[in-house]
Amino acid sequence: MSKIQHRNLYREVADRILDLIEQGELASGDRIPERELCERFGVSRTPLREALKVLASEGSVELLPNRGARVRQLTLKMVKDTYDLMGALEGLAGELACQHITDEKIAEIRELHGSLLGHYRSRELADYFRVNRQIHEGILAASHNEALLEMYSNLSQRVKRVRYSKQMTDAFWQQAVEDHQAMIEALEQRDGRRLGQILRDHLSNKLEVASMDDAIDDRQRA
Amino acid sequence: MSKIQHRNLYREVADRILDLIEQGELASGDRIPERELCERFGVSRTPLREALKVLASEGSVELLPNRGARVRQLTLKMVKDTYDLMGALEGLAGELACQHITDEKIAEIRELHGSLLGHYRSRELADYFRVNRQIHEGILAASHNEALLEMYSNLSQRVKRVRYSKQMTDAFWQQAVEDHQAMIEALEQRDGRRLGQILRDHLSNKLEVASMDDAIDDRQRA
DNA sequence: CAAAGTTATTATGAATTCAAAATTCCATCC
DNA sequence: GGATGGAATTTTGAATTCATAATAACTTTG
Repeated sequence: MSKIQHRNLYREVADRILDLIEQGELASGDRIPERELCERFGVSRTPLREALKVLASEGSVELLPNRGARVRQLTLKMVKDTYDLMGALEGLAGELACQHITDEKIAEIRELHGSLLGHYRSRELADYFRVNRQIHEGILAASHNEALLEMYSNLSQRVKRVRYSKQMTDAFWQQAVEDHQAMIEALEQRDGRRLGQILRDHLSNKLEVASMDDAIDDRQRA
Repeated sequence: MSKIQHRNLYREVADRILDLIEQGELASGDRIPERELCERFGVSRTPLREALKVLASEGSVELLPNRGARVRQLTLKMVKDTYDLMGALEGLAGELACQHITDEKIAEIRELHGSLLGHYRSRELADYFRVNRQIHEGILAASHNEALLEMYSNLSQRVKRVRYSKQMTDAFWQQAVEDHQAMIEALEQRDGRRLGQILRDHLSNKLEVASMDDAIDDRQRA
């Protein structure tokens, strides 16, 4: 299943720039210094600039003609829009998953769900988030729609650098768990229509947006 | 509303390569000859290769390390997957449109719908398709979700080169028109949930896939 | 002292160059 | 005659170079 290592230099460079953005070393709106990064990565400007163009088309970077590259500003609206999109994609993934998923995969997800409930009961937030992600990734993978997976991972890359306030009210959390209960049931009944609806409405996205540190908001406009 | 002309050379070149692909001058799976295109466009290899990398990240082109670029093969499955995705995006657009759209815009779409009915009654297929597209674009635009628009246009770019058999059975056509009738009603009632559902199920996508010339199918594997 | 104009410096856009990999072509061998 | 091996050629990947646009620094002037 693992892809052939397409180790193009420009892709390597692009990933390292994404790391810098994610780590916050390059902050939102920052100018991206070509020369400096070239020295740092030990490459010439050619692959670095190729990387920047690809990152621009992926939405993480902005290119101003004759004025260089910048880390794309994340406004609150952009993040909300992105989460709406991801919700729609998850919804589709749910519908498709019900058509294609094997019983084995359902069993795997059922098991993850059990684990999720455990972490919920013992209030292990980090573990809960990890398993939650695994469940959603499992459903996405079960859609067997390559284009969907690609788009989803691109979108999630875009908002990766957003930091959320880690507090989760108990009411929200309980609702999220109930959603997950309904998901599993819909999945086991292979009720795609219902699973899709649940995933589109699933509040985890909205929750994350709601609890989002509003540091990313519009005040950063230089 | 019109964007500033970011006329980077690489983007210009990329668009021209897309034209060649769309026109069929570069066929599915064809190797893309760097040197030749450079001469043809009168540019050096640098912007051309930048363009190829961007096109690869957009999904129209495939990059094989040390073995050049090729026009990405479209399999039937890829096209189906893409239409599924576009349906999901239109569904989301419908939901969002109901939240954001102005009465003026609704009136415009209502008018287009009237025109659509006219073309249906007089069986003007080309005009029907044109107005159909305008309606869908209107709903997409009314979503006011930039990321959605960008992604949708990227997806539609990917499948642009598919040629459909232009026959449309009367039963299909009638169903499509009925869908449109329901769309308008949901939109005017601002019933996002319903409009979303209609757009996701709207058979125009499935129809197009069904009537797709299967020349794109897997037989092209070299 | 501030504003405007001018020059110097730096950064970007694109062409060119160079090294390495892949492909082609041809000779040789079985 | 087909397969194998090995130069010659072509193509790709990446660094370097060159021209131009943008920015910074510095005068000059009101």
